[in-house]
Amino acid sequence: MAIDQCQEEGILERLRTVLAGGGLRLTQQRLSIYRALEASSAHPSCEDLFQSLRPSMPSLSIDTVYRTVGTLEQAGMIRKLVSLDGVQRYDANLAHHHHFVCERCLGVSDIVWDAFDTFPVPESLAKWGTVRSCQVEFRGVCVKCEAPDRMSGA
Amino acid sequence: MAIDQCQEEGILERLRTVLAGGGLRLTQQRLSIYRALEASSAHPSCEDLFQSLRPSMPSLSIDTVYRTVGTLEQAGMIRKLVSLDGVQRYDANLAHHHHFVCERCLGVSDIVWDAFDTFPVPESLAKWGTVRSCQVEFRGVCVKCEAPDRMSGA
DNA sequence: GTAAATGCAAATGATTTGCGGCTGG
DNA sequence: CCAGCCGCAAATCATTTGCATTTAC
Repeated sequence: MAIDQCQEEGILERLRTVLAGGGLRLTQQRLSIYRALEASSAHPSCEDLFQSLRPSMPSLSIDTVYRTVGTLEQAGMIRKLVSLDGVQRYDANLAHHHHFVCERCLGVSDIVWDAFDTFPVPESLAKWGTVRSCQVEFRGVCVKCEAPDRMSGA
Repeated sequence: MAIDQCQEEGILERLRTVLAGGGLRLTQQRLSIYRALEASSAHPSCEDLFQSLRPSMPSLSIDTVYRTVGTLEQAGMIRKLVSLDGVQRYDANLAHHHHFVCERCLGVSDIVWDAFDTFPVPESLAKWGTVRSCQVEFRGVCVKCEAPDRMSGA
């Protein structure tokens, strides 16, 4: 409990500081949305966030979720992922990592690959422009989708 | 001219074969849309394709473009790209390659990186599922956007 | 107190779909 | 001929925006 409390205060403090730096206010909605993103590793969409927060915040509206993820993204607190379908997903994990995308369920898992990160980028890239970042995207079928199709309850 | 003619017949033949294999017809619209995708390296969106084909096919409708790229994608003739904004882009270049995405203009360039393609993937991936493909996405600023902002005409 | 944020509802933009007429095989 | 395809228009889905009310600072 003490540890969670510590982390929680860290998040709150960090959010407040970053937001204040941009002249932005720390609201209940922003805190809740950011906490939900921090706690999830499922790269939720706005709709996902809305649905998961609704029980505890009945007055929350979906457009606030959209506005807030935009705000948090511009503030550099979260990152927008590239999308395979037409839905934007977000990630509060800012540490450098790669992605494994399941082509069947479209779920995204974070992958750490240190060996790659020290691999030199091709010099031919220079002619295209200045590289700021570099991320590997693996595609395939995740273990859940791979499992033989049983009755969901079995 | 003879060479273009050859390629052209190759495309036509290949399209016809692939479509026929799926019980699909080779129509003027499908041919034109596929040709436009083959000829472009700019990874056009449906709207881009529609605009570029309209002069030569005034009766073409945008929904046919949407249906056709879906058809071509399922037939395995073209590939859908991941998107940074909310717009889907397509690519007829099926050869394995990577991408350099300009964060300013959102343009996508194809990158060949043989050295990477033989690099072993991390073994920890196995626990997530079966990897089917693997692509590197570089992000940065392209040379065009990097150039000092001059008058566009200068 | 006051500017900024929220909730509501209507607008927008991309993409999809139902349907009657058209057309490739 | 006839199933599949096209163009049209209306529908849908994700996301954005204008505006009056509420709230953090």
